[in-house]
Amino acid sequence: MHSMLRVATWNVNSVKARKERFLAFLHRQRPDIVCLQELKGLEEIFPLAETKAAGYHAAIHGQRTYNGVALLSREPIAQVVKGFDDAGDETAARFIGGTTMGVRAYSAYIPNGQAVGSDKFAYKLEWMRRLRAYFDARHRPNEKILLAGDFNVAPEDRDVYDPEAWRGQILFSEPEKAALAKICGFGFQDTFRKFHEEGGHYSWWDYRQLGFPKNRGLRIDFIFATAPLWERCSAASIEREERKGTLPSDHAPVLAEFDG
DNA sequence: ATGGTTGCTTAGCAA
Repeated sequence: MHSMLRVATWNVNSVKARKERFLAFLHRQRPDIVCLQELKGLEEIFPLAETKAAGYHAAIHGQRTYNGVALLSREPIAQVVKGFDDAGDETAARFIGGTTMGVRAYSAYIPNGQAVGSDKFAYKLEWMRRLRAYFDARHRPNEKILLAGDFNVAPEDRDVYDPEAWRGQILFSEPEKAALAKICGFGFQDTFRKFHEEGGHYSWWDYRQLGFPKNRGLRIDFIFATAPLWERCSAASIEREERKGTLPSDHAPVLAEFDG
């Protein structure tokens, strides 16, 4: 691994709609590895020329209208995987991985689930089960692995602006929290919580009902790292500024830094 | 200011 590794994850909610903001973010923050979610388009809508000019290699798993994930890196990306390759449903482009800059990195967009008890909720839990199974089958927790993305689950009360109102609801139900804990049980730790213990830090705010101005948010975007990386994590942040201004994504980017 | 989303695709869905 390199002497310093800066990693970012961001659900951009359409890379086409967010193109200028996203490129400005790349130039301002200069992350080494970037995990993107909700591209909402095929690879042809991704600003490949601009990201290449900014110094990035890219691996894209696109999809028309929905989903879509990408991995960017300052160095070439090897052994790219798209989807779980486990005989389950692969119609949704929600998972991409690659080896770059001395680590194995994955960008994941966990299904939203819509409502507890719905068909989409069952799909979400099954997708999360498959995510854990993927790591059990392909990796060991002593490898340097990053798993970053929009998990659509807030793990604890301190990650929710009004936990009593949200308790049992979608994004904050017990089965979802258990499924996320199971994924982390592989050996992933939350880089943000290494440095920030208190509540009030969120990564997503609903566009509706003045969610952001009222800071009615949830922390559902994470950069998880296995122990060999987590131990070297030296900083983590949520870039709340990116949620401000004209036509932002409903998610803020999350950053983490690792010392080599 | 007594309200109040956005994006994709084109009226309705997803988040």
